[in-house]
Amino acid sequence: METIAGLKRTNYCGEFRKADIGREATVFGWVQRVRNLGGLIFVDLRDRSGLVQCVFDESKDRALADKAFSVRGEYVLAVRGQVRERETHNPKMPTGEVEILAEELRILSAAKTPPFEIVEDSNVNEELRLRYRYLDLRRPDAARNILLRSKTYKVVRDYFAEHGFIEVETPMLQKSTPEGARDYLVPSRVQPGKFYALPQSPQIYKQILMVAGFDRYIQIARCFRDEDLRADRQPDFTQIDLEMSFADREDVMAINEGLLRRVWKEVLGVDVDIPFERMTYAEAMRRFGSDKPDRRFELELVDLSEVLRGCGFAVFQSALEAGGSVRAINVKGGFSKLTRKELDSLGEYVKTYRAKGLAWIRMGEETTSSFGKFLSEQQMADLLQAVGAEPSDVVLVVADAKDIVVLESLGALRCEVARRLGLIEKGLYRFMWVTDFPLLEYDEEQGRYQAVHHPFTAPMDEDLHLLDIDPARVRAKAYDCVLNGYELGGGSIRIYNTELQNRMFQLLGFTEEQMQRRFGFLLEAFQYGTPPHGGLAFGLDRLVMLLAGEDNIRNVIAFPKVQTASEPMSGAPDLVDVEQLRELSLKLWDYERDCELQ
RNA sequence: GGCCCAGUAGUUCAGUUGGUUAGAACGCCAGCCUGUCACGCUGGAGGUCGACGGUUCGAGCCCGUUCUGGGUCGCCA
Repeated sequence: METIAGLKRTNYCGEFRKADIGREATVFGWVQRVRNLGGLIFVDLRDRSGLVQCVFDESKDRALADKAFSVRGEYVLAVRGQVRERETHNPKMPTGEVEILAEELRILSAAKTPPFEIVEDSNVNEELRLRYRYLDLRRPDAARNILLRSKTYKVVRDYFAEHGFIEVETPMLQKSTPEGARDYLVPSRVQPGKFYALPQSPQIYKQILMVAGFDRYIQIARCFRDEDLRADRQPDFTQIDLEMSFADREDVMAINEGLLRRVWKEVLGVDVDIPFERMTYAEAMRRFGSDKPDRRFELELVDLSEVLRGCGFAVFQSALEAGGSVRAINVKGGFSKLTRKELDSLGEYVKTYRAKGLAWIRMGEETTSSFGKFLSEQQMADLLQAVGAEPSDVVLVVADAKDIVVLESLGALRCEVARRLGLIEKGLYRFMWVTDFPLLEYDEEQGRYQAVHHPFTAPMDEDLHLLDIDPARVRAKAYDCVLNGYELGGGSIRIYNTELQNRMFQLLGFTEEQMQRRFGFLLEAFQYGTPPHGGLAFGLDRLVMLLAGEDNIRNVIAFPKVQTASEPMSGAPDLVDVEQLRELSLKLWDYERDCELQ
């Protein structure tokens, strides 16, 4: 193999244009393709910028052409030569008007034939691509997402720096606080039997930075949650985390609207209108059956409970008598697409959201319905009026003894119908804030209240009196930023008063001792002068996913994990030597057996 | 933990009701070719049909288990 000694890159491959004709050029790159015409050899050389064609002419230099002929796909080459105009231009390539007539060729590295072709828009199995992620990332569309992500980091840092935010790194090795998601634990060697946890978020540290007086903090923070994966969820992910002192909800929302506007402008060239739409949690649930409504299409939920009270259909009747609800969406013009077969399939779909089934009305020449015969003419007429049904519409109805089941299943159905019917316009970005979340929710299993957001979220002032009477009705100074049905980020104004914080912990069922052991350092810090503060964290991966137009977070992460939380290229997680365990004072239940199985 | 989907040359796929030697395209290898750019032409190599077990005279195809991957419910303060 040869070296680059004496060679200096003059250009990236994709940069050459007509103006470069006549120049001496040196390029480094990977072999995209070799076309040997017999005596004339074309080599397309690729680097992160694109492709350039290099020509080797046997009649000019036989030895050089022979060397070029020995080159294979993905070899790494250095080529020095003269830029000249092509005899025939290739309008499909940015560099298609020029080529490099090679005078020198160095083979810097040979390459095995890759397990899949390195081409744009490849539809190769993702498992294989992730195993050879370094090859996958040579593909322009894969690389583009990583570059987009890099650009996003820069815009975010620039924006916050301009607005007086201070970037601070908080520890990766933290104390475990088993509220919320499962922690990834890290054993301490120096203190046998003790463990750190990787951060689920820098929450407590950033609040303490407010006590420390930094006033405006930002961090692009790696976070870890040991929970099951999804298309938009990785166990190891990145947040844009920020906190502001002397700020209320409006201040936090405004600064972040500005951020997103800037990001969308600089990264995509898209203008985003601010302020974003605001909606309370209660309204979002009622109208869209979701706390993260996709506002790119309508299909709002309609409450039919009053219209159908006392109707003859046992399914609706029993749901209403049990304190539940009957709600519907009217799919305008859905008649031709929502066939009986399709409705059966949607019925199965809502069952995954715990709904018992799906009732429907198809407004054809003759109206047919899965439940019409149980209703009086008047009731049916009232129902159709309530949902605003017209000919060619299809009305989808869910009833359940639990209102939340009706809301969530219809909310999911609403999105599914929009996808199936193609109601979602591409390139549309509908941002919104969902506010006034409940502070607490009752956990049946544990028999106690849990924080919806986290235990440091402040209750709304006007609901403070309900804390003792009816905790479930207390609303929080919390807000989520939602884009196209995805939760882009969330935050809250925090409790900054020790008494109120103590009261929250009590409501959450912590004993004084537990409180002190887990959060004592925060409560102590609060006693030394705490500014009112609040903040927010965006899921950066999800944000970049939406910027990139991807529907999968893995496509914007350089080395993502798969559903079993393993990383296919390196094979992590993996067994470790028993020596390593001994050093950490750890003993596994079945270590010897596990080794044998391996 | 539950449910759904997928797994056949290196890759993407086809493979009829269970029936002879499992095919195609691209890629790969060799030869020819001086203006190609998805070069072209000729020839060639390449398969544990994810794995294990079962049914059967006979399994890529049917059944069971399992592995891997994807989607999702639960979970994600």
